[in-house]
Amino acid sequence: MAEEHAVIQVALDRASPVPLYFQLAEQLTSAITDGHAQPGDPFENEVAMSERLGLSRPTVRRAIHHLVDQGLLVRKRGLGTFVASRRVHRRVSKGSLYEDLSIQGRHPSTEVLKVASEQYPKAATALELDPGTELLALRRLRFADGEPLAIMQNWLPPRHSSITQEQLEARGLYAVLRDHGVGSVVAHQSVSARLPTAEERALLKISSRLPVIAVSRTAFDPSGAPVEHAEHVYRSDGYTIDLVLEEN
Amino acid sequence: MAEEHAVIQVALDRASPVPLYFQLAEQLTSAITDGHAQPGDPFENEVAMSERLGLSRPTVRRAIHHLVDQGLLVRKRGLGTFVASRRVHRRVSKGSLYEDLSIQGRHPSTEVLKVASEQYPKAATALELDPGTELLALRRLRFADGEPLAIMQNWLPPRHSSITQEQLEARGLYAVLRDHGVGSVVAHQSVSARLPTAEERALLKISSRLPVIAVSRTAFDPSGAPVEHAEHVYRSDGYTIDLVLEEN
DNA sequence: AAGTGGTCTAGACCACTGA
DNA sequence: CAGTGGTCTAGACCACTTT
Repeated sequence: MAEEHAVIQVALDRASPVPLYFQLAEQLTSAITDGHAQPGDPFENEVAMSERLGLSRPTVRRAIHHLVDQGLLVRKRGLGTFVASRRVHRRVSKGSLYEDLSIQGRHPSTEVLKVASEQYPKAATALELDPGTELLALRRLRFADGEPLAIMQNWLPPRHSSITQEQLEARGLYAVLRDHGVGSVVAHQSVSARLPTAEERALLKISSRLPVIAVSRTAFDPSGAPVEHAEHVYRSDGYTIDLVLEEN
Repeated sequence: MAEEHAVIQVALDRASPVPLYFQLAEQLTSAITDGHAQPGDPFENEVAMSERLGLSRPTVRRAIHHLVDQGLLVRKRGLGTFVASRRVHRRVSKGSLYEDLSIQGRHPSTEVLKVASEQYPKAATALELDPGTELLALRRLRFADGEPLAIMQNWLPPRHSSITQEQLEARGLYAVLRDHGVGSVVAHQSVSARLPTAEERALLKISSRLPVIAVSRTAFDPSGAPVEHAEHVYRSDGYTIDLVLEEN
């Protein structure tokens, strides 16, 4: 007995340089995030989908696996593939950590306070440069519904000194970095809590009794080269991270 | 010209229920983490390895891809595969978040303070149970070199009430949960900072002026069923997370 | 028994890199 | 140019779950 399942319309372009499995994965992802397939719904099986789309089974499999990795689908041997519960959807790309404060349902905005060249021995050391190296220093203020939530300071090595305030305001730091050839990174991050400085109290509009969360991070590209050093200060009202654990 | 590369000895058991690609991936991982292959070293290419081991190229590819995902290897089209810089090795499994305080080089230990059945409406609600449900409550104290670092409180649904203090002391919470059939989970985690309560000051041996980091987390299995609710309190001296960003 | 996903093979062609 | 990884195919067999 064939279970009911949504038939997802897919348009493949074999002339495109984008791999077929990726084209398929993106369109399946859209179908789920757009709500055309609901959590718990059975998903079309591999064999049927490969016949319907004129693709080999491994290619379809690879696309589906992509969605499983992101938590959009759950596969059960002998049973089938199902759309996962919405809450186990993993946020891919930078959303999982960067700039991901507790902005659920609130309107986020960013004000760029400073884009300048300066020396900061601590960051230079973290970036494996001479302590006196001139770094590109960024200072931004993050808001939710107009209320200040975080002070974000970043230092980048000189090779990125062409970044401008306009680019940052339009696209965000990591979008700009991607244009500079920075793809995936691994970050080593340290979290601590302390009382705010006078300057932080003023910027975040908090009292001296309310602690802040201080995050210090250095990011490296896959070859191990340092990409950026960040020191962010958050209001202690809580910010949220979605994390995947126990890879298995 | 064939570049020098370490030839990694691999023993495959085709009779084993463990997939070949996984057997291979584990032995390649060991070779790197044991230092038989050093960061920057060129790695044997796919075709040569598949011929040497009598495996098909897709199977070898899958094993290598596994290591790339963990940041152990870096592949460069047209160039080859190389052992990654040590610092971009991702800690897989639970190490990436759970119980991963700043214990670098220090001796960790855990004291189990309580294993009991109790009601806690907040946790029960997070676990999607009736607020009056009896939950398994765990309370543990985490040390580094004998110094208290964190108070860890966890609540589990009744189906795990068979967990004992002996199991926890011997193997840790997530190792025990794995025996209960809990594999990978997705956690939604909220981080905030506040001043410690009197009880927290006593347990962590800190003054009332030193803030603590409060982490609240609920973990779900791949089907979306709640697995555990945790409320952990850390000393603010800083704890470290290693995170992977920008999946790409 | 039928249907599902999980693994594996043996090829093929292409895109990119460096000499 | 030769060598590398990236993609894709068309099958095969197995393990698991439900009917």
